[in-house]
Amino acid sequence: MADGRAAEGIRRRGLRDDVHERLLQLLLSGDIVPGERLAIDTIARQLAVSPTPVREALALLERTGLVTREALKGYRAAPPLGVEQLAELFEARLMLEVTAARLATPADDDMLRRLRAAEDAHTAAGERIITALSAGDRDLALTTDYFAKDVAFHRVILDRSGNRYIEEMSDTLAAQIHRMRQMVPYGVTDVRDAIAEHEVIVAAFASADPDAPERAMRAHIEGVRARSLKHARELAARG
Amino acid sequence: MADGRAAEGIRRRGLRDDVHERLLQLLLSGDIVPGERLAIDTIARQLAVSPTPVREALALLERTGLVTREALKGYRAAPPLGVEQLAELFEARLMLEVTAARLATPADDDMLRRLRAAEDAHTAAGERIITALSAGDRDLALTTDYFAKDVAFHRVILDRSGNRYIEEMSDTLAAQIHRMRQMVPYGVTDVRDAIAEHEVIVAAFASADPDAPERAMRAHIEGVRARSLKHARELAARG
DNA sequence: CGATCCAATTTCCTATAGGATCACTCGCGA
DNA sequence: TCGCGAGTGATCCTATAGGAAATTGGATCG
Repeated sequence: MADGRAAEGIRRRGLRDDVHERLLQLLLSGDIVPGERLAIDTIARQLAVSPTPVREALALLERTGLVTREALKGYRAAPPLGVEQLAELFEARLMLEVTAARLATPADDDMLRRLRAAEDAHTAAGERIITALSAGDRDLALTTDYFAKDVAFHRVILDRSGNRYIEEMSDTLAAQIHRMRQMVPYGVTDVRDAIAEHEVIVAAFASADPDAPERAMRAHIEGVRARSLKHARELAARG
Repeated sequence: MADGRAAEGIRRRGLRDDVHERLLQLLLSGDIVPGERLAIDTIARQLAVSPTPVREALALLERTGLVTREALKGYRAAPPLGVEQLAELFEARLMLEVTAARLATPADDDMLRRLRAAEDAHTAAGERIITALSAGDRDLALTTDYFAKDVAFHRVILDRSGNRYIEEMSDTLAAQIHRMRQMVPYGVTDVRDAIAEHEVIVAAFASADPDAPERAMRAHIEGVRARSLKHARELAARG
């Protein structure tokens, strides 16, 4: 412990962890299409490892709901989310985020600083996307960055909830939310609304009203839900 | 559905599922002590299977938080819950159960019937335990049965929430709750209080007030929390 | 007497192999 | 033309084997 490495920092990894990380990345990036077959030894060959660590990684992913398994038939990437499932997803997220906001109240100076930094980054990414969208091009890199900043903003609050179970549930849901965002389109209005709602949340945490953050978060998630479901229903009606 | 087998029921199982089930049982029954080492090869020999399905089962359990893993060092049964962790656990449970109660409102006749049946079973098991405790003996079988009936009661409501994510989160938490109950003692008062609070919940679902079930559930979980934390703190202070 | 080093055993981790099962195709018969 | 069954290839599932790392025990040196 005398050297520069953190006391408990460097945690060792097995091949299992590498495979898990890689698969997660492929699933969230969309390189693996929903419903796609995930053959164990095919994956093992592609990643140049044996089937055993692949099996373990898939078992982990099965618990998150990102892949499904049928005994003796194999794994598949989870099928796309239906509108009904989408509604349940937002109901659960509403519950988690509102509770986290309440538990994170009152916010100390350090949290306010982090929250404002996350808000600034989110706003900046949002404005870049608005500019691009207004010019008519839909840049995937900008979208990815924007969503990452959005997740980071919410993560600040979740971290401060001080509840490991709520954090863990949120992480699991986050993967599903991410999947949803790849399917449901969004427009300039959505980004503007989100930026405005985030601002209200920050102001609420900065205020002395102990109920304000919870209210602001509820309004935000309900807003996102309403906009997303609207888009999803339009998509379902057209397609 | 006429016979025992459900229409699409008979789902096939691999060895992996059997090992998972068995380990879960050993963990929840307390036959495996918190912190105990879980050697893969040893378990494989004991269950007369190869290490591969054992590894997969342990990977699944790792996600639930019942076992921990350190790369190249192996698995361990999760260490006992601290008082702080207990508080977080109840906070999360409060959130989930209150939300589920709200989503399950209003209750239809079928749900009321199931709820009353579950309540009766819980009350009966509770009275058996009260009789035994009053006579001075602490029967493990009665305790197990009582907790099972309690879980079943709450499950009726969770099932009717109609939200798969909330149900799943509750299942995960349930394992932790079960672990807690093995550590934290309880008395006659706790059982009496729980029976009374369940009765209020059923009455609330039967009433026309749409806010009553949520309120009743909140009161119940907060009651359980207060009683459990009190016991846990006493235990920590003495031991 | 205590700390350190070294060796042996245990255990984890990964790779390879073989039996069982599933999906798909092709040919046969009605 | 359509339904059905056998065969073939691919895949899952489990078992076995060997290398790498960690833990344990004892011996040695300060």
